[in-house]
Amino acid sequence: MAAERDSDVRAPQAVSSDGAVYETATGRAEAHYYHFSHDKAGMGSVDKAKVAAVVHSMSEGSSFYRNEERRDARIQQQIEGMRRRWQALREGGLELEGAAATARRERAAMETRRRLDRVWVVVDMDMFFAAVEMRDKPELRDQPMAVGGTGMLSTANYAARKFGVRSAMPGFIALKLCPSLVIVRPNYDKYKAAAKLAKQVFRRFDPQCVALSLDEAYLDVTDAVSRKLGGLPAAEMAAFHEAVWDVVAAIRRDVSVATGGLTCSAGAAPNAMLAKIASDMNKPDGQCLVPFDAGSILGFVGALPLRKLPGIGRVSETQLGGLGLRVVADVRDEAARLHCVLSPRMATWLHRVSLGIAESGRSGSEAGAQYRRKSISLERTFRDEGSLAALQATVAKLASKLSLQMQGSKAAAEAGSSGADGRQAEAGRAGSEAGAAEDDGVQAARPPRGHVPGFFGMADSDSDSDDAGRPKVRPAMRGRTVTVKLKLASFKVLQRSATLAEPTNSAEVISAACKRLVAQESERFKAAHGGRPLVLRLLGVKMHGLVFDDDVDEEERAAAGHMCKLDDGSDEDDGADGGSPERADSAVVGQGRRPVLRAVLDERLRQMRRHSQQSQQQHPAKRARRQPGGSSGQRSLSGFVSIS
DNA sequence: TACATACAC
DNA sequence: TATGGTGTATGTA
Repeated sequence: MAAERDSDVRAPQAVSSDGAVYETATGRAEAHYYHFSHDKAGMGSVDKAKVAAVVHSMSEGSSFYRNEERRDARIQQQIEGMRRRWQALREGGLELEGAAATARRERAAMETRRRLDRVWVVVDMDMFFAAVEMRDKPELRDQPMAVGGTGMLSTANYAARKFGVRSAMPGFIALKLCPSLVIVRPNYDKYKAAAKLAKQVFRRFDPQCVALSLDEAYLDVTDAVSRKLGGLPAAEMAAFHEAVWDVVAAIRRDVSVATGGLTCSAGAAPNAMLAKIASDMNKPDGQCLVPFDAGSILGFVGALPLRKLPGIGRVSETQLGGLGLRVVADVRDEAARLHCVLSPRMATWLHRVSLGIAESGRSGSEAGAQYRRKSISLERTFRDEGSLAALQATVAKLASKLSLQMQGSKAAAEAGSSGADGRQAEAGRAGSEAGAAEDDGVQAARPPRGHVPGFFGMADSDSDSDDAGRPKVRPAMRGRTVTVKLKLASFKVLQRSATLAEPTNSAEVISAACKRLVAQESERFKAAHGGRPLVLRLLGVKMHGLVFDDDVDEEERAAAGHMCKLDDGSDEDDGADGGSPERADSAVVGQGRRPVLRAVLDERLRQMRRHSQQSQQQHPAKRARRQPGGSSGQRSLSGFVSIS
């Protein structure tokens, strides 16, 4: 967020009930060369125009830039269509009146589902990778510094952000903006170690906390707050808020102690989406509490620029901006009209989040443990390559590495482990095995080979043990559908896939299937372009339709998957959209497919819950301690928090 | 199922 | 010297 906010822990009252915590000013997305939006923490004093000019001058004329221009043009066209429909809607017209009725019903139904009885905290480490490096090398502390490479930066410290340098910016552009910038290659092992220390703290406040990435975690601290209140119902909201505030402050303090001085920011709210948004409001080293009453929540979310909603990215922000909508309150006011212009799902999703309602439902409890990935992939960027033989060699190598990963920890152990990639973002996946692929030469013009143990560095560089120190068992898996991703020299991306008769994790089988797809595409391209070769800058190999070897009852799982509701039972469809719960969650802006306007986080948690439910259905013995809707024997906070 | 696209980190 | 990698989801055909 824009302002470099005062980093001290503040009194809860700092969050006024009308949501004034939030700082509105944030231009909507402009042309693509403003890519690196400067509304991040620490960017308050940046001369945006100057930064944009530099970025533009570095990009103009490049293949990358031309691709962005094409993309922007397409989006602008979509927006034109939307605007026409938007403006054609007449007050008192039949369509709009009907939509208004829908919106009213929808809102009433949603309010019914607003929950204020759980306390969610989202903790986000401040400039995580950079902070770790600074901790370990104090001489970097006052120096503009970033972690990454000349190709791409993962994160930058605040000294660097003053120059307009930020994460996801190419290093060579960052150096232009800030010639004295020190770029440090990433040390993932160190980051993982630090993340582990932080997680140990989180566990004390929520044994079931979920880490979404190395630097971010979701905690349901309802029980901790209850304990803090000494088991007595808080007579007043103020006392309750204070308890929440103190718990969050304690988490942050303990994280700092445990990690040797790393700071984090946190948000607390009645649901995870709001907590996530709040975690960003007082960065760095700050916290923000969203009051636990509907009125305050409406004020808080209402003032947010749409981009602050998790799930609204650059494209969606631009599209909605094209309709004149800038802040969340705008979409709330235009709920009816939006129902006419957006897909039902998108409209409903936007409406819901504009009310600050999310499925915070369960404690994060059931989320993590049973998580199953849906796909596994590797991709590599390299210098433009037009030789089919060289491309096929890269495909073979990717397929072999992927095969090894799919064979689980045994294969990984045999293959040994190695260092981490240099290019991974400040992330890691939810519950994932944080796939840091080895940084090998991209061009890989080596002949294809079978999986020779020990030849290819294994991807899972670290994490041969979990954070409790136990050896981590990675189940072997097989996949049924193989997909190759091809990024042309022009940056255009193609995807080709084939479904096999049997799930596999064999390097040979995967490799052969991928090569066939690449060869086909190569032919097709030549035929369509007068013999010109297909020139690529990236190749990727992905498998999905995964089955896991440690899934004992595969058929049962499949059967359960069919019958399984997509949400927790308490959260049944409110009838507002007449669809299944998952349909209520996302949608389309514009005519082409667009959407995803989903609170990703909220979605992810739900997704994980769904998995856990599936397996609970087949493994009753594994039932989570905390039952859905339950508070594990603790008192619910609904005794002293009004539920609207 | 195949493909394109958006999004998060 | 030159714009990343992994995973999730959705819409359309």
